[in-house]
Amino acid sequence: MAHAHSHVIHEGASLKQAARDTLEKSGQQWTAMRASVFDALAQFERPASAYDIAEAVSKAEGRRIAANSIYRILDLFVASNLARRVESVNAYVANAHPDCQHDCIFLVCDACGQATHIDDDSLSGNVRRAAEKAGFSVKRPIIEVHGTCADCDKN
Amino acid sequence: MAHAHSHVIHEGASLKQAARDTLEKSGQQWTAMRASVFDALAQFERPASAYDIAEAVSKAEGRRIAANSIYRILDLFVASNLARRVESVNAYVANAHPDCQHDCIFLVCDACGQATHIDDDSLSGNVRRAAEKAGFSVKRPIIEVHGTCADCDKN
DNA sequence: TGTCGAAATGATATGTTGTATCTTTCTTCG
DNA sequence: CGAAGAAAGATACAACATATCATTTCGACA
Repeated sequence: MAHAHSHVIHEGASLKQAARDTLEKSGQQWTAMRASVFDALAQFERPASAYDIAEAVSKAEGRRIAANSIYRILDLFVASNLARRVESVNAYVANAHPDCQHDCIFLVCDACGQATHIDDDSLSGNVRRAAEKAGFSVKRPIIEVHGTCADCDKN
Repeated sequence: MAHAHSHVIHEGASLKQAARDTLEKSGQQWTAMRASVFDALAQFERPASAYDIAEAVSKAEGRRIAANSIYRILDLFVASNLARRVESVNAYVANAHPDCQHDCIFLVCDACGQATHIDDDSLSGNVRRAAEKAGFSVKRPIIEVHGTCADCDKN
């Protein structure tokens, strides 16, 4: 593992609970709508666009949910570390460990669309330092690598 | 300098000439339209959206140029290394040294919108290696750092 | 428990970014 | 010149994102 501290990778119900805890700890409400959006997001195998999620939530709720509601909630999730935005594909993924903060690196497969996520604080630390060295005050490093994943490479 | 080989940073007419040479060397035509798009792109201080460029070119040409034409040409420029796309802001910048290939790193100021560009092949090399180590076949690393530039920090 | 203020969501419209398709024009080269 | 292919134009539309205002829900507290 590239970083020293331990952390839990949550899944399913555990992930949902971790998300809820994290959100509430930051003083936000865990509403039915937010739960529904989180569920939808977590069920996608690939980064999902706000509109993908709107569709999934609409189906789950049996009524039409408009994009703006989804965006609002996704923005909240990203701000609270429950989700990440993959900039180069305009889409979102659930964060498997909302309880700890990393600059994360996405490996985005151009063939199947999957985005796997690695944390390497030394790598992102180097990026941060290089930027600071150029007189830049870093808020958020974005590292996304496009290519093909091992599975797609085989085929 | 973070990388060992020398290369020229072009500006103005020299940049335009370098762009033209690079494009023609790759078997593409340097047309009036492409020149016009390149001029427009190079004149922006900040990453410019395709629509920004469409507007600038329309003004320069005295007739309406539609977005699709701009996109076509920008795609060609990016493929030929004459321009870069800054993914996290959906915008494009001219490449100051089209004649050599780097994985580049953009420092994007959230206050003024400027994107400065640094090359550090060792950094991007580390990113590439980390991805390959995870069984991923890398085509294109994207490294963009958001924050505030030195100028904006002062104020 | 009722009600008041704040937070969240809904409805609707619109702005921005990006593609698809087909037609017309331009360039190259025999 | 004339044919073939490359480039650009016209048009329509899809996908992504935000703004504004109305309505509902939540939570605190008398």
